[in-house]
Amino acid sequence: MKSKLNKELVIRLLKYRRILTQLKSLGFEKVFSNNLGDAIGVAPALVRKDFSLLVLGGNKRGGYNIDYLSEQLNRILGKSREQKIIIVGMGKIGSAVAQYKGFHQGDFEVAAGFDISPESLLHKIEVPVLPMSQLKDFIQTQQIEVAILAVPEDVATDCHRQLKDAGIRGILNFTPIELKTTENCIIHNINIGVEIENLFFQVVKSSLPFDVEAALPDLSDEDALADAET
Amino acid sequence: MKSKLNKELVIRLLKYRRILTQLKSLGFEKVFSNNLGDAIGVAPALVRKDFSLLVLGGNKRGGYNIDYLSEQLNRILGKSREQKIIIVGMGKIGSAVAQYKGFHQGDFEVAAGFDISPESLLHKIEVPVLPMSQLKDFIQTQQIEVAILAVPEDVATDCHRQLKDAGIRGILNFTPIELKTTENCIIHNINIGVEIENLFFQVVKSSLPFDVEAALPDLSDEDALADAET
DNA sequence: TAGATTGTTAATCGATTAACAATC
DNA sequence: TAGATTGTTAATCGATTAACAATC
Repeated sequence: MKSKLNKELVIRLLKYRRILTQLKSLGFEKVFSNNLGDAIGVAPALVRKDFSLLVLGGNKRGGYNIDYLSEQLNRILGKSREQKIIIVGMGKIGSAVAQYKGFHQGDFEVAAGFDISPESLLHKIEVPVLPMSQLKDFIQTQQIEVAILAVPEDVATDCHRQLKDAGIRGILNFTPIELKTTENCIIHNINIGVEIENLFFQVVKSSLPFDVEAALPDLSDEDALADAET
Repeated sequence: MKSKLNKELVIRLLKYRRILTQLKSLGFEKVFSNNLGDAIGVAPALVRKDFSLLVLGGNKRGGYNIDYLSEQLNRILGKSREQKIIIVGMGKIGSAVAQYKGFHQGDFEVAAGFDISPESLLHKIEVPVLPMSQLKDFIQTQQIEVAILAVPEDVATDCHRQLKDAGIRGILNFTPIELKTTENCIIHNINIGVEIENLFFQVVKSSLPFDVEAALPDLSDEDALADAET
């Protein structure tokens, strides 16, 4: 069964929703496909296609109604408030995420953080931090489904296993170990190190006076080669 | 000019390199396409295709030579060590990234952090933190090309402008504002809030006893409808 | 040799975009 | 009406995969 709601589409929908919320708070009532396209960095045709696919109609002259779009997106995406998450590994990244203010209108609540030695944490943290020994029990009694994994690399796979054993259904993985989605547990990997390396590469490539790819075989020469051979 | 090194390919190459480094440190000499595919979560055919595209050959029986692959990937990707970055906004996220240990073998050095009020930062930070007033001067004298943006949402666009004015060529943007790549400045956006919302959606979708998409028009019914109309 | 793995082709699959008729 | 924007089609573009001949 192929899903109509593929990952990229869902991300666009989530971004539309955020923009719409902001526009609404500014007092706007209508929005055009090119506005939304600009805001999230896609072509206006794709915005219209997305809404058309979900049967969210606009006006041929007046654009889309913001309230209507918001409601419908909430219906499709679910109002994700009251969702609880836990954070495993309350080091720098973990405690930063614990206090991240960018969550959409406080839709999420960090139920607890877990750490191997909660009492030794230096910085003050606004959520309860529990020892790893209480992880499984907490997940099951509080019915936690989603976790953020931010432990050191060397214990990543072990913590991954513990989370799966406890019945966690989704993990946002900040460790450099690439975890894999299984039938019972969805993994999204965010590898900050790779992201920075990638950005560096793109910058160097774009600012060099010569072509980085010159050292690679140039497929565009193939016609010339073929010509030369005749 | 279409580039052969598209973004997804570069990310795969960076991941191959990381895995190879680890394998080498474990004493391995050879690696097969299915090993690498497993490690980074892609099909073995894609691994072979990638190397074939870059003219990195293996042995029909013995797989790929790890040392050779490493060298060649370093040639193509560049040894990115000795690259300096700055971090703008030394709040939770910024200071977490400043001390992130996951960087590939210490390839990157955080030259400085910048904050609107460096003296008021609570947590101890291992890199010098300077006031925003010194941002432009520092970037230009130290020839910084890449910055990480981790300021509050409401000053994101202003900081973006300051970084561009100072000549920054690439920004890893952790704010929820979607910045756009321009000719002179490459932007990579990481929106942690959207990532969490997305993960939640995928989890809810997968664990519901009914089909989330049932409320959406079902294209697979079209044949049935067409049949019914005849 | 037999077996295993690469290298490559062709097919598939899907996402995006350009373009324009429809229509408000 | 004139003008602007949606809704949709068809084309394009590109990435991935299956499959298998080549060959070590």
